[in-house]
Amino acid sequence: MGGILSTILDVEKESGVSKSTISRFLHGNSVTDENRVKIEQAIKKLHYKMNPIASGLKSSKTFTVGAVIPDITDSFFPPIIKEFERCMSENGYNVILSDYGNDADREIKQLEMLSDKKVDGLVVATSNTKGDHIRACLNENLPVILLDRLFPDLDCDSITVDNFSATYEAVCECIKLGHTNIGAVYGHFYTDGERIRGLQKAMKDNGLKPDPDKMLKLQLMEEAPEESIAKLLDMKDAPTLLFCSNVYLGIGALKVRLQRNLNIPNDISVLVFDDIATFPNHDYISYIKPEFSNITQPLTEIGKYAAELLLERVKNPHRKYEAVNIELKTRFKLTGSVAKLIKT
Amino acid sequence: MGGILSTILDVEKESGVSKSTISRFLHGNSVTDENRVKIEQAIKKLHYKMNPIASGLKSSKTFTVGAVIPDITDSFFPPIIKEFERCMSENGYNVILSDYGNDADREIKQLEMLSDKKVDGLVVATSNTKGDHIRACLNENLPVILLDRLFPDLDCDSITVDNFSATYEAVCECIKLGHTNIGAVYGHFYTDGERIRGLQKAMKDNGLKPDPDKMLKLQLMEEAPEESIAKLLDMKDAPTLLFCSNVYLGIGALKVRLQRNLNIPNDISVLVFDDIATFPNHDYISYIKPEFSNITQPLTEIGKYAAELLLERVKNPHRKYEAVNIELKTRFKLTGSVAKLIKT
DNA sequence: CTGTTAGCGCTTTCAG
DNA sequence: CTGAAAGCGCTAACAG
Repeated sequence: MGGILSTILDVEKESGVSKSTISRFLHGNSVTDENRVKIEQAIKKLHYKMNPIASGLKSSKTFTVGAVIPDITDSFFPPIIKEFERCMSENGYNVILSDYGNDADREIKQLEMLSDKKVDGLVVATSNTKGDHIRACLNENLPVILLDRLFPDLDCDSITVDNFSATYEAVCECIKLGHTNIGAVYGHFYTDGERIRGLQKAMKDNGLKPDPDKMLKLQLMEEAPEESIAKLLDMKDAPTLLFCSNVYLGIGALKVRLQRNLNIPNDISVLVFDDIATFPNHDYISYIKPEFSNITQPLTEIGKYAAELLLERVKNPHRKYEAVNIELKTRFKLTGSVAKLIKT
Repeated sequence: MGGILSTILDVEKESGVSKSTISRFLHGNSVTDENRVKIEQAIKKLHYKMNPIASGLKSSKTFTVGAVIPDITDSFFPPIIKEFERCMSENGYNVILSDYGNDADREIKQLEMLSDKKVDGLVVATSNTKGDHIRACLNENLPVILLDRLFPDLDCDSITVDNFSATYEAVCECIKLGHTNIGAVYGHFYTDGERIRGLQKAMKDNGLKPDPDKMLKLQLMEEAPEESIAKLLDMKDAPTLLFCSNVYLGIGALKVRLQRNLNIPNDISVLVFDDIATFPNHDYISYIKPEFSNITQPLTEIGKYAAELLLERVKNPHRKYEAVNIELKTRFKLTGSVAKLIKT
């Protein structure tokens, strides 16, 4: 056992069937029953397993795809990657994980490296604001699925969520509850922009004027959100509702709340885009009452649709296709963290 | 641009240097300066990139390794995988992630699949109680690094932490503070066993007799820890100190605390093996005072040492080696969650 | 449906 | 240090 591994040539000799026929059989093409039996017996006897490297050399398919993400320790990604990997491996594909550590240049390098490595496809959660590196892959006929991002001038498949409309709807609900003085903290990513746009549209459509002094944009990873949130809280004309456009900001709000021992929603109402407790082993957060009202992204679904779309692309390597954007629905959960300011 | 990619043959023609020499040059062997220049120029002109599949066919090296883990959404793994991947990719290796979803049989299948795929090495956090599937890899000359697990009858490299001695030390500290009535909840894994062994030895060495009725073993994933913890709390002779042998149990304790609004340490003192807030975006836990006293595993280091050891193995494929076990040191943090029952 | 015949692109003896 | 030659194991026309 172990050591000598047999090749298709050994199977040819053992079975008396030519290796082309064996190869065809191995790829699911039909052969005569007689040959099938001979081949199967020989394979079993020799413990033959196809060498995927040799196979890939001619066919230039590696049955390997890359998943390129900014940070696997960001709780957003593991559920996505988990489901993505599950679907891909169910279909015989392996997933190379590439964590570029939020370094936009490193992301570009990794994409190139994976392309050189001849992966069959890529899913990427990009931190770059330009899509040239993505375009380079596409040009080399390497399918890419973008996660959570859209480039206006790039014809690339993508999976996103309804950032704009979900925020719009959620904020409308809050306005119905009587909130007219709304503050927000938001980040510098595409998704933050969409969400804040939804918030502003909701205000305008309800006859309110967003106050620029109460919409604080921060460079995530550089500025701690606590300060900005505190600033909002300490205004003479402090907002009655705080919108946090992503989970970091929501966690910032949670920290401020715990630090100052705030009463939510009496001191301030809170609405967060994203779920703070995305990890199974962080569900204890639900015991800290009231939970923040939030807009939850379907992380597992994102992974699933990314896999399905990518599989479609890699299985039909030569078919020309129109890029599609799959926009998934979020779920809005209104909790006691948003006060009812008027009787309804 | 894109499309036609050049081969080593093109470089041969362009440079006038034979492809063997080019190949050698590409692998870092020395060539004459004259040839080096010619080759470099041709490569640049043709945008030549080596095809790793063709390269791997002859050399049977894929510069790809597998990381096989039970659940990437378990907050224990992302920091390990992140660092592991960083180190490997720094050395030109890619990491195939395989999440077997805590399914021991699936783990075996994945190992076989990765072996068939000709990865150069594996790091695996196994859920199996027998190591036959690991042995199969080793027998095929595929290096494996085990994470957090040791098989007595298997000569396999591994990275672990000082489960036994760290628990021993920590419990000794608590005993010094006056705790003689100690309860524990623990899981069914190797690591849980080591830890509980450390606890019991600490008690015995200090003249205490561990009470079996207060040492509750549970099947994780099947039983919720809250019940067992509640049981301990509700005993007439309830322990003054609760030891939780892993993070799930620690989270269980946190839940019970939040549910019952317990005063820690007045109602009970708590000591947890593992850090609840392993995720960067879950550090808000530190605002819930007092933090649990805990024994923290150096997750990033685990990933780093796994990578270093695996690199050593894959870079010297033919060298026979003695399996080593690298045992890393945990960090004990005593907080206000453990009461001082006697003046010191 | 089958076997023959060329390779895929690179590595690796082997002489020189 | 170099080049010629012989594959690595499998796939993919091609003719039958």
